[in-house]
Amino acid sequence: MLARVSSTPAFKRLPRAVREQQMLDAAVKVFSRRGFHAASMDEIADDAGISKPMVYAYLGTKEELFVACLHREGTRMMQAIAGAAAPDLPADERLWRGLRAFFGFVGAHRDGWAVLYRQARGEQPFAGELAAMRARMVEVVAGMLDHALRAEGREVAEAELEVVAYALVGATESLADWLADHAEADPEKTATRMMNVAWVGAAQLLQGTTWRPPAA
Amino acid sequence: MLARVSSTPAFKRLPRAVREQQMLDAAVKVFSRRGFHAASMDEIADDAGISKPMVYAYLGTKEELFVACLHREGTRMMQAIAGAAAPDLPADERLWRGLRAFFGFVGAHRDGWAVLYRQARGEQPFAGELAAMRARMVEVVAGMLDHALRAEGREVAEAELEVVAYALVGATESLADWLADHAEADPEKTATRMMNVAWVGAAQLLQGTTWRPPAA
DNA sequence: GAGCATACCTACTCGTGCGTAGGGTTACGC
DNA sequence: GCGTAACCCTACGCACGAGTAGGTATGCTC
Repeated sequence: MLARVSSTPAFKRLPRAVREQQMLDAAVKVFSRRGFHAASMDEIADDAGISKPMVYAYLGTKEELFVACLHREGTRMMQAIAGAAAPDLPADERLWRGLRAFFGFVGAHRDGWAVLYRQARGEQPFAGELAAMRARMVEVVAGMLDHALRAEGREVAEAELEVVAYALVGATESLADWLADHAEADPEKTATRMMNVAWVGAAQLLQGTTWRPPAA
Repeated sequence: MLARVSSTPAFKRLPRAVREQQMLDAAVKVFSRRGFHAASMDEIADDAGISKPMVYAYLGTKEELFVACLHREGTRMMQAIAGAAAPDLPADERLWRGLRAFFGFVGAHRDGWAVLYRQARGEQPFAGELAAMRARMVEVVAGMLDHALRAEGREVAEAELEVVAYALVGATESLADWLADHAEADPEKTATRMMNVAWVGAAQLLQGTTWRPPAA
């Protein structure tokens, strides 16, 4: 029953704030490797170098823990992007910096990205949270496009704009996935490629050239 | 202990092939609603109007069952696309028909799409299967772009082409997700929008206009 | 240095859900 | 009409993992 003879405790006592971050680190790692359901609280606790009840005491149930991961990683990503893309720059410059920051983040936080996009998406309880974040990004991209077009005296229906923005965000996520899976890939180069597809392609399109389905 | 008084069996005896399809239908439905882990074999069996041991007898373990779902839905989708996009058509026509068939399929099989993309992606055991399918699509799209460009006398490095194709496939999946979530959305219209982004945008880009990162 | 909050543990309970044992009934060939 | 194979069931065993009970040690305040 006696836990440990009171001589030299093998573990260090650390302040709550520190342990919480360690736990989140471990949780993100394990969730991203195993997936939400397959991950066990025991493994997470173990990986954090702590016992399970501590995790429950600090971060709550498994679902709450996952949400906390989602929140931390999502906030970090958003901050990385927002910090890079100052709103007073011209649209193409903003887009470029935003993309570079984004791919940089994904390259440096592959685990976080996996949690965010590969896991959260499949599990109902969290899909909403994710969708909201994505909606914000679509809005930002649509805003950029709109701004750039107005500057050239053109105007496009909002719905149309949003769909294009949606497609661009999807393309970006897709390349991010690719990046996360290829350790040797260069974030900067990937960002350049995406910039090509997004800026040159979409701007061209919205400037006037339109494809229409054949009569048949 | 006696199962049922031998008078009128409440269930029909059906040949294996039929029951298997019913089970798969139920499995796709339940997996897409709950996710792989949260789905229970009991619920699937129940939904199929059959008892659990039958599912094990015909389709094997839960993992095997999921793979079977993946296989059926994936094959159906590929066939729908391949059947529409005959290889002797011009590239833009092929792309258009392929996209229309794809979005038509997603619109008609929202459950299947959810299983395929939202679930399979998160769970390690199936991610590979999915990645292979996606790789085939990327290859096809890259082939189309390449063909169209050669016809106009231009040539592009294969790696570059593949990344663009990857982005386009990602954009398409993204719109498919959007379509699956919006019951009121029109597949045909969505296909037209994607066609705009893909054909006009990408072709334009690959024809010469290129964006390059600023010196800073 | 007594009291109290905080950090931390081991060792459970208990539900849930996969997979199976063991057996019953209908159709079909011969 | 009789075996035998194909269908189909109810009712479990059993492992795994979420969450908790109950207790110990350490540092900080006064």
